Amino acid sequence: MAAAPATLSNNRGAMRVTITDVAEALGLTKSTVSRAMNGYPDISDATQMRVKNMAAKMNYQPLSHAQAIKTGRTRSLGLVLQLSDHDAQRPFLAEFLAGLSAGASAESFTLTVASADNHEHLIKTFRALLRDGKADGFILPRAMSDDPRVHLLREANVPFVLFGRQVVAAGCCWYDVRGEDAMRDAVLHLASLGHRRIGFINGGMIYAYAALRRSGFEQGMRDAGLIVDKALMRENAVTISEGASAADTILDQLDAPTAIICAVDFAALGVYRTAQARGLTIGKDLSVVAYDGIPEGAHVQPQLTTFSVDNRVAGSRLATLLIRRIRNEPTENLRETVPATFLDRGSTGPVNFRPTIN
Amino acid sequence: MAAAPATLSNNRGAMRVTITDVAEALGLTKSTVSRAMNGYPDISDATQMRVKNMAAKMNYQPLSHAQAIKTGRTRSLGLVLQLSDHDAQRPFLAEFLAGLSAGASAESFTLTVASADNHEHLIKTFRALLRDGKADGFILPRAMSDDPRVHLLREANVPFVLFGRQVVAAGCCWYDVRGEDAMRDAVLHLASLGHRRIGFINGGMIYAYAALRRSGFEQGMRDAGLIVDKALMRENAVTISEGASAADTILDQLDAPTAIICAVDFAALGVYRTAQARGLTIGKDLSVVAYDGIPEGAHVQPQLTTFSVDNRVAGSRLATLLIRRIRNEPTENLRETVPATFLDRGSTGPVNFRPTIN
DNA sequence: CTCCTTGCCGAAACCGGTTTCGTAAATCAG
DNA sequence: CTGATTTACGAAACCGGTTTCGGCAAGGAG
Repeated sequence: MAAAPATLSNNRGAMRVTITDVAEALGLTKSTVSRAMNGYPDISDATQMRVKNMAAKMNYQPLSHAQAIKTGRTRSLGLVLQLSDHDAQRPFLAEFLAGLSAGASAESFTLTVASADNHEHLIKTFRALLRDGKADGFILPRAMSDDPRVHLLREANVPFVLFGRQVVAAGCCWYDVRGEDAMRDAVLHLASLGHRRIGFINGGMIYAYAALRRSGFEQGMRDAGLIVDKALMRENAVTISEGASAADTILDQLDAPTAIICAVDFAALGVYRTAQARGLTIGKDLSVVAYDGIPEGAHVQPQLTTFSVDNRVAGSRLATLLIRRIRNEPTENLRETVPATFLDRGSTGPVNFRPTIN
Repeated sequence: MAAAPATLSNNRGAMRVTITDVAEALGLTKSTVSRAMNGYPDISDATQMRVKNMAAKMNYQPLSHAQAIKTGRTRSLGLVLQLSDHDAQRPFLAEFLAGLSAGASAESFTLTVASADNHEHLIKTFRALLRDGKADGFILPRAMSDDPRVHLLREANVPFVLFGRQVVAAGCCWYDVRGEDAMRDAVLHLASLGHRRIGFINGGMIYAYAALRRSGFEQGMRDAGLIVDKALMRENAVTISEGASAADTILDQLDAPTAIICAVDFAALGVYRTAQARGLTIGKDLSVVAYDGIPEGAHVQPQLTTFSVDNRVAGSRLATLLIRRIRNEPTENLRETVPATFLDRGSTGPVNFRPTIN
């Protein structure tokens, strides 16, 4: 039935240097070498140095799955992709992964990627990866408001880091870009150009960022002395077509805005479409500011003014934060937020007074 | 210096069932259980059944890194992303990864992802992953013609599979979509609409697909009784702007084509841009057929007629092929090609006779 | 100069598997 | 019925690490 075990090229990993090799080279036992490498206090500083130097010299790295069998940890970070997630995940992924794996390998961790198509499957995947020691902790992309993954992992006492923040911060580490500041700055920028009626198209309300960006927008309006008009605000637009229809309803208002801020670039591309359909020129008749910095934003006419997020460094930072968390640093030290980068391009301009078109 | 080892929540993986548990439950020794699980011939069929049934019942799965320490194999597939790769990798990635990890986990393998920014780093990454047993084999996305990764891994005698084909097939397994057939069919489709002068914009010539698609295009032209005009052919267009400028030079010809076939969707989007700039209506003045099936193709006006590739199933198939390869199936059994899916949308139409515009 | 710590390291068990080797029982040939 | 093979499993070594335990030697207290 089962295939008989064939001889397979075992020459792989041909003679990597083992802990015993290091021990013999120093005239010590492997137990001493092990403890020296791991900084046990019962090894003299002198010996510890000798061991570490020799290890470096011989290019010795403990075999992670050999230690895993006793310690349970395997020096690898887990990432579980949620497929049901909307498209917007896609453009982020390559850069994000590159950052993650770079950050991981800098500490000689590896990245294990799995995927799940629904919530049940997601939980099973987490458990399986943990059970089999395939991951010492997890990166949770796209933090949701009151994220269910957080509940799961927090209770299981498993290290994790979020890309995005949590209101209930206990036990959470995160890296995030301050989208709320970006939205506020977007308002101020537009206000400085003379805009007074500004629309807001928010992203997916299940995500943690939505509430933040919204409050940032509202804060900006207050700071600029403008009034927040619910009639000019829409939600849950994360695709081009959702953005287009949101823009449609906003521009249908009697007193239509002269500018629209989008929480997500894709929605802004939808605004472009709507504007074109209505004969409005972006940057003149209608100003647009968005957020994300997707490459497509540079390919439209005029180029989209937006707040750009560097997903590469996000991944890299998240990896190192998670590793520090795995090494038991307290969560409070492991929270980082950074500003987005403003790309002042062509989609904004001074108010162009025109008859209200309906 | 080094942090003293803190007690960490070792309750993780709380009491997973070990081989000893299974052995005791059956009144056998763990060595017998191990050999039974691995199909050794010196275990009676009856016992093998008993063991496997009990293992299934107790939900026993050998700990991969425990076996790895002796066998060297860890049941994981390696994927090394090349960052220098052009953007076109991006849209593929999410779907591709989803397929890979699904295919892997179906055989209880995992997926280890790393990245490299240059060729040297790439080789180092392969070696490191192998050396530390982080991968039993590799998936090589984006096969290049005479791929350097193939040389490396072939010599090292490491299992691998290609997304794409190799001319020197020895030792290679692959999964690929027959882009050459798609290009030929594209020609025939256009010919049936009356087009006689057809341009061709090829993708990156370093990739294996380019030669194939080109020959498919030429084959189609011959099959349709049309002449292949080098003046209407361009290469290395994988981005929107590259596609746009390629289209520009092609349409500058005295006897400009009425249709253009692109090896890559992004290039086709560039053709759209050029057409718009020249006042040509896609689908009427100029027909376009492309290849890839990127989502953006559905968002342009008219929708792009293209041959769509399912990167999800590609990933899934590649994972299972690689696993079979790791289990020592001969490479010849492990080559699969499938046709692309024709999406007959709006960018093609009958020839619209018009004065040559220059 | 003892006695008791303390510092530092070796010996050995252990982790969860795999694999070699040995051997009792069953089978077979003569 | 005996001796030589097989068959089928147990015993034990091993893989590359970690961790517990024990003890020797140096140092400090009295």
